[in-house]
Amino acid sequence: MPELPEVETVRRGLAPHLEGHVITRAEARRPDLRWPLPPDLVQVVTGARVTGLRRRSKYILVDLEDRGSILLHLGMSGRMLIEGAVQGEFHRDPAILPRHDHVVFWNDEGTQITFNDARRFGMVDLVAPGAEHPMLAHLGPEPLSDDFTPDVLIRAFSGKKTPVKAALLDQRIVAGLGNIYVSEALYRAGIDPRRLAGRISAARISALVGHIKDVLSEAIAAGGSSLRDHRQATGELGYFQHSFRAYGREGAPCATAGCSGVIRRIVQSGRSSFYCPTCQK
DNA sequence: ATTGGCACCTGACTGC
DNA sequence: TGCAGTCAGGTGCCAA
Repeated sequence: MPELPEVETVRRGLAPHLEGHVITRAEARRPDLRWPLPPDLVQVVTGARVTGLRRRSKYILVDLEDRGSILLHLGMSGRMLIEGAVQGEFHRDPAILPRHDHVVFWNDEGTQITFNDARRFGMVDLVAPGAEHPMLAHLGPEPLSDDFTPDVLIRAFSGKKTPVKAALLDQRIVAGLGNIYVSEALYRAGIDPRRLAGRISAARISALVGHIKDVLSEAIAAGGSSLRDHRQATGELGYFQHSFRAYGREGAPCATAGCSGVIRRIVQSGRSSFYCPTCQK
C-alpha cells in the first residue's frame, strides 16, 4: 500500500534495525524484481555499516559507509518484514508468502530484514558513492518540505490541460502522492478530480497545498502509532488501517458537514478516482 | 512537448 | 467447487 506515508512509516520501522548496524549477511533469491538486481548487491552490502536511512518520495535510501546506498522501492505490493533472531516468536500473516521473499538482509544482531513483493513491481538497486540515482533525478518537491509551496504548485499547474488528478500523480510536479492520497486531498480541497489543472484558481491551489500536507502528516502519524502494535503482532512493516473519507467509499454518504452527496467512483487514465459530485467542483 | 494507454506480475474477490 | 473476469496502493515506455 505504499504511498509516501506508508514508505515513511516503513523507514522509521527499519531504522532501529539498520542505523548504526553492520549488514553481516545478505541473499538475493532471484535475479530480478521489476528490473535486474545489481549483480554485486550481496557483495557490496555484506560487511557494510549503515550510517542512516532516508526517504525521497516513495523511495527508501539505506546509506552505507563508504559504499553508497541501497535504493528500495516497494512498488504496489512490496513489504519489509522484521523477524527476530528467535524463530517462531513472530506470527506471519498467511497472505505473506515466503516464496515472495526476494531479498533478505541480516544485521549484526542476527535480525532478519526481508523484502517481500508478490507482484514484483518493486526495486532494489545500488547507488554509487556521491552519485544520484536516475530514478530520483526528475522528482518534484517533497510535499512535506518547505520547498512545496502554493507558488510552486500554482506555477506547475499553470497552462496544464490534464485533469488535476493526473497532475498530482505526476511525480515531477510533486513527489510521493499516489492514487489514495490524491483522492483524499482533492476531496478535502473540494476540487473535482476531472477539473483541468490549469483551470483552478490560485486561491484554491493554495488551499490544496495545505490539504496535501495535512492528509500526509495525519497518515504518517496514524502509521507511526499503529506500527508498534502491528510489528509486535506480525513482524511486518507497512500495512496499516487508514480511515479514508473518499477513497474506497463508493456509494457512501459524503462526510462533509451539510453535504448530502454520495461518493462516486470514476476511472481516470485507468485508475479509480473517488469524489463527491456535490461538494467537489 | 504533452498526454493517454499499456505493460510488468500475482493474488483476492465476485458472480455465474 | 471451479472458473472466468475484474480489480489492486506504481511507474517506465511507447505512440499519438
